[in-house]
Amino acid sequence: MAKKALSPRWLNPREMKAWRAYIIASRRLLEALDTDLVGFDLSMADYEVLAQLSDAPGRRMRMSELAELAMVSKSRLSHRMKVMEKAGWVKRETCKEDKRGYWAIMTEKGWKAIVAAAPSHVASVRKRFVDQLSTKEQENIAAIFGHIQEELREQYKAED
Amino acid sequence: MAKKALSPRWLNPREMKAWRAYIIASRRLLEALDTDLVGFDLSMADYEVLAQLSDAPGRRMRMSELAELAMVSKSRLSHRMKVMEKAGWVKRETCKEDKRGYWAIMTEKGWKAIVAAAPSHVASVRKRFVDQLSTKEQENIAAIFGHIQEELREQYKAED
DNA sequence: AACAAGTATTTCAACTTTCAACTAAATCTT
DNA sequence: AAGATTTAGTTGAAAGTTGAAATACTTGTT
Repeated sequence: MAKKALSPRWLNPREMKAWRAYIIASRRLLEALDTDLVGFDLSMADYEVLAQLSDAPGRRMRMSELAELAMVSKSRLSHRMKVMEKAGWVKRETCKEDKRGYWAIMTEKGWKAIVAAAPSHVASVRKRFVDQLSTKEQENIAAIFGHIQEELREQYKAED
Repeated sequence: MAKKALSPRWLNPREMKAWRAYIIASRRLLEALDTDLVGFDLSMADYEVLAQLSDAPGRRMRMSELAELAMVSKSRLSHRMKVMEKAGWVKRETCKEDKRGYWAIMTEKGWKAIVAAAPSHVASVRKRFVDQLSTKEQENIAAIFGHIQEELREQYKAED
């Protein structure tokens, strides 16, 4: 549903500054974090998938659930899993309880891969983000973005 | 240069909360903003390219400069320009001063396309981000992300 | 029990982005 | 001024992403 905005309220300088700073810094930040992971043959997205999977009981999870938690589309997860399966980091097993479904299962090799990458990744996140913020700022960020996320959910519902 | 972190400092709950809130909200926010633009046949990245170009004197800019301002790779810009050229939004002209180079030029049709999209895009940015923040928070965000960006530049230099 | 409707996941085709190689022009070196 | 290097930009192939359609199973309804 495209929206009609007859008399748009443009951003004032303060608003513009906040938006530009956020969007530009974010792009560069994500880029840097991704680059920090290349030595481990991982992207942020793949890292997230493995991290979520490694946290699950038995290091196994249904595909759909994993997609949701790692915030990737099902189709994308399918493709990435195929790649990671080839790398020997995960495998898939049909689900006995619901034969439509599959379990995504982390292998020992996959566990080793994520354990190897994690310290470096956390160090990046620290160096490039978390450690740049004061305690107060960390709390602000958590509150602000928590709120934005919540609002996005509301808006999504409202747009039906 | 992969980094050795013998005794990693994991994120404490406050840090983790800030990081997760930021990263998750950001992903969803960017996704929503992109979705808001589909009705105009634009992605955020293409919008940015056109917006930068429309701001340039004579609505024309060298390809490299445009790539830099819009934060896309030269190769990507090349490809996108080909698409947008086909759509009649931009055209390219060889540069007389430096015959290696090209001018990216916004057409009247391209101008109309961005003028049509802008109010809606700004409204999205407002609704989903800027208007969710108090004046104080806008200033905080600008300061924090300005600092992060600066730090990323420093770190980049230091890593050479 | 049969059938419709729903769910989980993959596959396909179209499209986008990246990577590395390439062309052509400009600039630097000696 | 020849040769080497750098810069501007493009290209094609490979890799990645997406949404829709396909497949296979489950659940609910009558």
